[in-house]
Amino acid sequence: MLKRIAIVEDEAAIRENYADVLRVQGYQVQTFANRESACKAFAISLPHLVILDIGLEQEYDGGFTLCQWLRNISTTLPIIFLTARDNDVDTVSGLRIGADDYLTKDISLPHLSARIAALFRRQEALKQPTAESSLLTLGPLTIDNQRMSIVWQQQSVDLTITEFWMVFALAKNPGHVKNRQQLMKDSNIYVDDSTITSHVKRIRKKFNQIDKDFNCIETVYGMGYRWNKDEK
Amino acid sequence: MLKRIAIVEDEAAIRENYADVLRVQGYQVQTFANRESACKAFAISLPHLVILDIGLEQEYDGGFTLCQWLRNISTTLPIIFLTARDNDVDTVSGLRIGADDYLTKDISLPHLSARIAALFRRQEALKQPTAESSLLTLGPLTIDNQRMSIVWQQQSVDLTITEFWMVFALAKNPGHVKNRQQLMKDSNIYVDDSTITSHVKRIRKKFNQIDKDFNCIETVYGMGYRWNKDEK
DNA sequence: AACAAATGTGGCAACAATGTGGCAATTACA
DNA sequence: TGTAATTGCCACATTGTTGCCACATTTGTT
Repeated sequence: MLKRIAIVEDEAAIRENYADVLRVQGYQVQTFANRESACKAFAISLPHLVILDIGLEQEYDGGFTLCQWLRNISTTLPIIFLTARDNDVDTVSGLRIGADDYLTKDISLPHLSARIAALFRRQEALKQPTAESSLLTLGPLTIDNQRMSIVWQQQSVDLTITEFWMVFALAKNPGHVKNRQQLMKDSNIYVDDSTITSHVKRIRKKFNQIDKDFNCIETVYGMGYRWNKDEK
Repeated sequence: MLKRIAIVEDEAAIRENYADVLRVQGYQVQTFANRESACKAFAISLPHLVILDIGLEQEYDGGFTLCQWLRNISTTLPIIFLTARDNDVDTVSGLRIGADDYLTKDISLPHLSARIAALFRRQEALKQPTAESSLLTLGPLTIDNQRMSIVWQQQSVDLTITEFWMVFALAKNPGHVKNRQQLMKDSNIYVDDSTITSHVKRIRKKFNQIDKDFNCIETVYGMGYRWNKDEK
């Protein structure tokens, strides 16, 4: 899938230079000289990544404003600031308002494209459903699919296979209620309802041996069970 | 929730300096001087973010090796390289093998923590979309089918299954009157008319405990009940 | 205003779902 | 082959939910 990158930068020379390089890398690039034209285009369709200059024509902080505006629309859109100013105040405030990266214009082009690739990589990696990635972290809970190991507060919990799958099924969608049928399916067992109760009992017991305040597996009367990440 | 950050850096002074600063920021920090000790700890439980130096004791490229090893385990774990070397080759190869950021040691500490916060922000933002799926929002009311939870004005309402289905049946078609028979059907119960009255009573009571002015469930004399979204 | 019908209220007993301990059957493993 | 671990299930205890009733109150009608 072709990635679209938008560059918002008022100096035409720089803008086109970057655009050309990125096009060669195989990206589809849109360029804008000011906030207004960028906004207009973004309102219709968002790109996959935005590169912003801070100062845009008349607007001294146009890039910041645009960044905030974009963050409002999408919390996930990767935003990179690319600017001549090299001072910490700008960097920190740029990152504060939701930028993902902050680079100065003296960086090399390979460096820039490496950063872009890293951002996309991260984006893709996190897009994978939790089931695929081998590691799932949920507060004090860490589940390693490949090794079938579960860790609670740095301590390994010694679960059996069935118990492991049940915890995994619950933790995969924290907060979502799973009824007994769904839990059976996710754990690859097909048993009596009461058996699910038994498994939950044993799982809780094992977690409680590590942390006596453990109560993340919440019973939802008449509905099933749910992993409650807010409780301790 | 407390975020855990691991720092792998062989120079004790630098290591502890960063660790202290991050601890003040409210992070839980683990420090390691070499690859071996870090690996050992990571095998048990991964932190939420790793800060790596490239050169580690004897190993000139220990950080790179460690980064690759970590990427194998988790594709999503945020990794930041923090190093004295300031050359593009290193930066680019660092990012290539899966680092998320590459910073030189001369950056200011506020800058570092801004970067860390930005990475965590991104992490959280991308985690969201999975959660938002089957939501029904009606002014101050939010119904989440998967979580089987009902929220009124930011506060969760603790309903039983039958009550949940009844609220759902009413809120599904706001303003539309449902008679007792329809409510029974929608809630998968078949009972006396008076029982529906009882359920409505209990539902109103629970909402009233949160908001004493609640009156969205309107009685339509002789007809049934209706969810009135205009009333408060 | 008087009346009947419909709805609201508090409470309680029946019931259903879940928790608990334990045991037998099965499986894994040395 | 014997032993330990795992698993499914049962009987019983405990808890939360539900349906309904008697009675109060409201509503609409004559």
